[in-house]
Amino acid sequence: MKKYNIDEKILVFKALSDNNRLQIIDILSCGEMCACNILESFNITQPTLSHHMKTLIDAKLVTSRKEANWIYYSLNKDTIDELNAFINYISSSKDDCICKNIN
Amino acid sequence: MKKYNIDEKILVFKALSDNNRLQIIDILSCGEMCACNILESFNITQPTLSHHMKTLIDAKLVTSRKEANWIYYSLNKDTIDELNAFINYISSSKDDCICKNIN
DNA sequence: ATACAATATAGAAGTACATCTATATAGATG
DNA sequence: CATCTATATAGATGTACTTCTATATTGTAT
Repeated sequence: MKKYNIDEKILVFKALSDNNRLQIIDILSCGEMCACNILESFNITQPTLSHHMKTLIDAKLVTSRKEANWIYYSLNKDTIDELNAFINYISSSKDDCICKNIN
Repeated sequence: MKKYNIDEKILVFKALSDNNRLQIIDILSCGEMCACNILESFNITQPTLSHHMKTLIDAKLVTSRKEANWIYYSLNKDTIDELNAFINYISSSKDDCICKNIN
C-alpha cells in the first residue's frame, strides 16, 4: 500500500458510509447543484446538510464554488477514480504485500 | 439507485473505513489465510481481530472456511466488483436520479 | 474423558458520529 | 446602513464503533 495514503482513503470510505451522503452524491451525479436545492430532497435540517457537505468536501469527493448567495457543489471524479483504483489495488495480489512477511 | 441495496453498500463502506480492516484485506489479497496468521501482523488482541473479521464477513467482503482447528478467510471478489460498479453507478448521471425531480 | 488450541461472545470504557436547536457570518439588495 | 438570504458554527444528545479483559465454545489430540 506504499503508493496510497490510507488515512485519505479511510476519510473517503467514511464519507460514503452514510445514506444521506450517498444520496447527495447520487444527486450531484447529474451535475452542479446548490445547497438549498439539495436540501429540498431530504428530511434533514440545513445545519445537518452543511455538516454532510463538509464531510464530503474533506474527503475530496465534492468540490464547491461560490456564486452570489449560493454555494454550488459538484462531484470530484478524480477522487472517485482514485478510489476505484485503490479498491482494485488492495484486493489484488502484489509484491509489497504484508503477507510476504508472514511465516 | 433502484437496482442496488443501499444498506448493504453502507455496510461495505463502513467495513472499509478502518485501517486494520483495510490491512486485513491487503493481506488476504494474496490468498486464503487463517486468523492466527493474520493476527501475527497486527498489534491487536485476538477478540479484536475476531470482531473485525465478523465486520468483514457481515459486509460480505470476506468468506470463511473451517478446517480442523483453523478458520481460513479469503476475499470475496464478487462483492468488490459490485462495489466498484456501485461507485461508478452513483457517480454517473442516470435517468432515475433523484435530481430529475428537483425544480 | 481431559486437556489444549483456535475462535467467538459478553460486557465495559472511551471515542467518534449524526442530528438537532440556537446562533453567527457573510454577502446581496432595498 | 439595515435587512434578508444562504450557509456555517457551537453546543448538546443519543447512538454506534473500537478496543480491551474475562470467559465461553468448539473441536482435536492425548
